[in-house]
Amino acid sequence: MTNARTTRAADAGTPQATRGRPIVVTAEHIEAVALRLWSERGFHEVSVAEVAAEVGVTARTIFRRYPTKADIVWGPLTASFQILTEALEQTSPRAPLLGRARTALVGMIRDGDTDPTARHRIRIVGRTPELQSSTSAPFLLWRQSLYDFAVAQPGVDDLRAQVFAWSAQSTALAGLIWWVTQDPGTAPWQAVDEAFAHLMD
Amino acid sequence: MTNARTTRAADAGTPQATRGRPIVVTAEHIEAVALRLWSERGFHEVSVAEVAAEVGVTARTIFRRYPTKADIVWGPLTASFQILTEALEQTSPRAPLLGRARTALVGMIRDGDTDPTARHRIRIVGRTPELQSSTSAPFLLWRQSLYDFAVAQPGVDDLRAQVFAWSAQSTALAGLIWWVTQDPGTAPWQAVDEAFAHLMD
DNA sequence: TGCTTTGCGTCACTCTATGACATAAAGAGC
DNA sequence: GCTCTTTATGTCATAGAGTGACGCAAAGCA
Repeated sequence: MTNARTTRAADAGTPQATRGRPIVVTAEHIEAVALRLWSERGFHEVSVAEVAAEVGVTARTIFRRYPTKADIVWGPLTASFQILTEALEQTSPRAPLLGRARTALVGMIRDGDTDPTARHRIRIVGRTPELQSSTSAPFLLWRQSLYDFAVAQPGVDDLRAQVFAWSAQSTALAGLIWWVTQDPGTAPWQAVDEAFAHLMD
Repeated sequence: MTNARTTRAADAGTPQATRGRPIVVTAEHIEAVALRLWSERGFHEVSVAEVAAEVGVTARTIFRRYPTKADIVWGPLTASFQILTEALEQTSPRAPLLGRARTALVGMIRDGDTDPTARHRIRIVGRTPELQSSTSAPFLLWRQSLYDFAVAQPGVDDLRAQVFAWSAQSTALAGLIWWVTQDPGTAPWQAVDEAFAHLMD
């Protein structure tokens, strides 16, 4: 399950230059423009070159800052796997595994909802099937976190940990995708919580 | 969940020409060459142009017969969603939903195992993360079948059906990926059956 | 004023995928 | 045999996602 690409997420985001030439545009600005264009006209319909031109840089610069086009959508949410890893450890050891995953994932999504762009990002993902790929940076990392957590528990073999990681991750994804179709009154974490309620019946 | 791309799978495979120019190479030959090259050197490492050259056609011809590079790997397995749909209907209506999914998926994979290339295809998928995408033709179609089946049951709302479809599909996938890492003695359907046993504990 | 460090533009290139157009090869009807 | 139609393929051009190489720009530092 581990591979070299796991570290790709760390490449994204704003470089922290103290000595050399400072960056021309912030990651926030790039992502704001990209999110606006993609929510207006669709992820597939607007190319990276077009986003770059609107921002005022070259496509080459975008691809130096983000490993893939999809990573622009995820932005700071890519680092959420660290929060998930910690949240999993903080759940009650006496609760069942899926319950602990539910608590951690719902908490992570609820806390991440303070970012005003978070819902915007989720909506674009929910409307773009190719972004729902299991190999998308966050989903891959969530699954890795869930797997690492599960496999460290006593009496959990490899296959069981894999199944746990896959089903927990895709249940969260199912909840998020379903949330996109709902009226804007509800919160994403509520949809994920409901999704887990259905899984655990 | 439904979109126009669902029908793309029907494009793949050998054309059935009765009047015009006959095809130069069969789908079996194309897939045999592609599977050999990709298992030897990796899916990402061998381009479609290289496969086409080895077969004796142009890359344009390959992309006319297969909608994407990934569809060459899946080949006849793409049509397995029809078998899955029928298998789901034939399960006992008194069994729980996940149990019915387990029976249908395991049966489908067991029956498909008579194709001598089936295991070969699964191994390439298991070793290639980008082929494990939720938007890969077969996984998308499996999930669609599972969703359609679940949502037609009394008392199953949309979110519940989505969660059911996602978790059943990804449990099968987890089993298949795990099987690739095992010694060749076991059968793929056994790994999937074990995966479901873990999910349903 | 150099020197080093870091970000960016430019250019060239690969690979997947698609549209347009011409051509090849079969069957059907005469 | 000769057209006409049908279907598959080759060729060419193009778009879009990435990537490597190279040089320049702009900052801090000695």
